[in-house]
Amino acid sequence: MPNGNHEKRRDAIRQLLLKGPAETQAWLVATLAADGHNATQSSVSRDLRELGAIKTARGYELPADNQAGDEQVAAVAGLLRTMQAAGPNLLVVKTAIGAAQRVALAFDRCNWPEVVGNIGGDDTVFVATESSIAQKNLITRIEHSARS
Amino acid sequence: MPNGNHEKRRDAIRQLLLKGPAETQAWLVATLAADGHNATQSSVSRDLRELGAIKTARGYELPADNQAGDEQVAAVAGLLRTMQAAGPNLLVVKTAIGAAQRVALAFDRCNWPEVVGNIGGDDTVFVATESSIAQKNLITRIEHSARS
DNA sequence: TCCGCATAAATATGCGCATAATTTGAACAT
DNA sequence: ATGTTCAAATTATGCGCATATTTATGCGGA
Repeated sequence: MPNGNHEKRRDAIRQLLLKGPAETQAWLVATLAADGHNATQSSVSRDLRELGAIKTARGYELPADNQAGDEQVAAVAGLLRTMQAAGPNLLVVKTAIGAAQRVALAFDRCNWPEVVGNIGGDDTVFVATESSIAQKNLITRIEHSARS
Repeated sequence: MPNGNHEKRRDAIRQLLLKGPAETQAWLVATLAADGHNATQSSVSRDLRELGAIKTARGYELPADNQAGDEQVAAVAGLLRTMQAAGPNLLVVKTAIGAAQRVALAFDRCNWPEVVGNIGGDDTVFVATESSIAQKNLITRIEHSARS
């Protein structure tokens, strides 16, 4: 394919984010270029999603890796089916039949700041978040944790 | 963006697959072109994934979908009590004592596009919808289905 | 016949481009 | 303060291209 710098570039981004938040994607593009990595804003956008980076007031940051949280979610990753926002502060997570309670418990244990609370039915979990932004960040977080 | 044919093209693919399996992606590309839809193999590949199409010995097929539909709701119509919107995207349905789970299951099976997900408690079902409009449509739909 | 192994066919994917969608910000009104 | 509206800035995404990856198809030797 066009370029196999994929992994290296992502590592570079990770390093940068560890030093401090990144204002904008454009800044990342420029800084990466200075380090010899070529990439467009498109790629950076996709990389950030892949890395599970979250946009905060300061800019893009890597979520403090809550080892415990990731493990909890990873443990039930196989039970997850789909996720969809319902309005600005409700996230609906569909799971394998009968697994919703277990998934809800896992989310609880993560102690994620975005989550106000959640309820599990049979194959559906309702997760209440405090705001629209929290909701979006939560989606990113779950996707990332489930893959790790 | 380059092209907004996205949805239409997918519909076209869906239609084709309903008529019969598609040998290869290349065949789909050609057939779509004949129907006036332009797309490369790349796009078709992604569309097929999006549609959930599966590759069988015959080629690509759509997984069989069970359209139970209104029957499900009609079956539990007698258990419904009241319905009320709670905010723009949550519908609260009260049911006969202990019937909520059954009602929630019926809603699930309907596969209504407005419904993001729902959870049944004891005599209450929370139904999450993606928007205020979806919610209103859903109310209409339930009322109609329950009467039929 | 049944394996490897080479090769071709088919499918999937990284990428940048163009552009859509969303968010931010400023100015003004309520 | 809070809401409203528009425009600019920022971010996200559909798409085709080029190419990587995976899967099917010989073909020769055991």
